[in-house]
Amino acid sequence: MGASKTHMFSVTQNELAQVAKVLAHPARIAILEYISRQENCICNDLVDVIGLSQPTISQHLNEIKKIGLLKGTFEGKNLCYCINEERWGELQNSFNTFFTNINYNCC
Amino acid sequence: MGASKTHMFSVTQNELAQVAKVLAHPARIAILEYISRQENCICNDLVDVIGLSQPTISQHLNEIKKIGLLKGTFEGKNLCYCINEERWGELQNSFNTFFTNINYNCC
DNA sequence: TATTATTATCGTAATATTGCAATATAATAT
DNA sequence: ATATTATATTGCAATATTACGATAATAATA
Repeated sequence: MGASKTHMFSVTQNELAQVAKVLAHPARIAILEYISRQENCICNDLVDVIGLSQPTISQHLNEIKKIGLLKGTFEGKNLCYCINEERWGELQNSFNTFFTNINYNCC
Repeated sequence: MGASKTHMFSVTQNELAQVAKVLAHPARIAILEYISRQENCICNDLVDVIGLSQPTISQHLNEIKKIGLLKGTFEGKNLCYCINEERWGELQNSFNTFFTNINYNCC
């Protein structure tokens, strides 16, 4: 087929995979790193810094926003994207749990 | 276009994204979880447990192997895939560093 | 209210991923 | 040697992702 058979897997497995998918693009890693370094985020800055077109950046931001990692507020005339600290902590936890729960009792 | 412009990003950013991409499928999450629970891994078991076809499982295993997360040895007549403990720790570290280095000094 | 600047959406093309049937290969057992 | 079992590879179809130009929507300001 081509579509992932998500229904065959648990909610937890699908959620972790979904978050991983958002992190599975260097542009989105770069965007998150850049936002975290700034006091404010202005999309137009991202276009210059990342080096992709404005629509592409906008789409990447949307992917990140979909999993709740960004919250946006208005400041002056520019939309300000910020890291959602609570959600960020949740995801860090999810990944850490996944990595920690793996055993090596094989072979 | 359609292809990711990986050359625009740092090695670290690309590497993290590449690992995330492997984790970005619930089947591969499930496979890793299953292998970690077993003393031995036999691919044919995975086909039953995961519920995807043998070629599909084989391909997923290959993706996981590509980033060094599995090591395979022969045991009896079956190839035994195991978690590469050292590599696993490295990746856990990479993700943890990424999550920890993010600041929330915005907005 | 018009202008300007910024962000979002639409449409489309190129590439990547996912999945499986068919087939090939490798290892073991008889 | 041959049959059996397990895994890998090939080929192909369906779907998803990535990217950008064109355009629309939104908001501040002149």
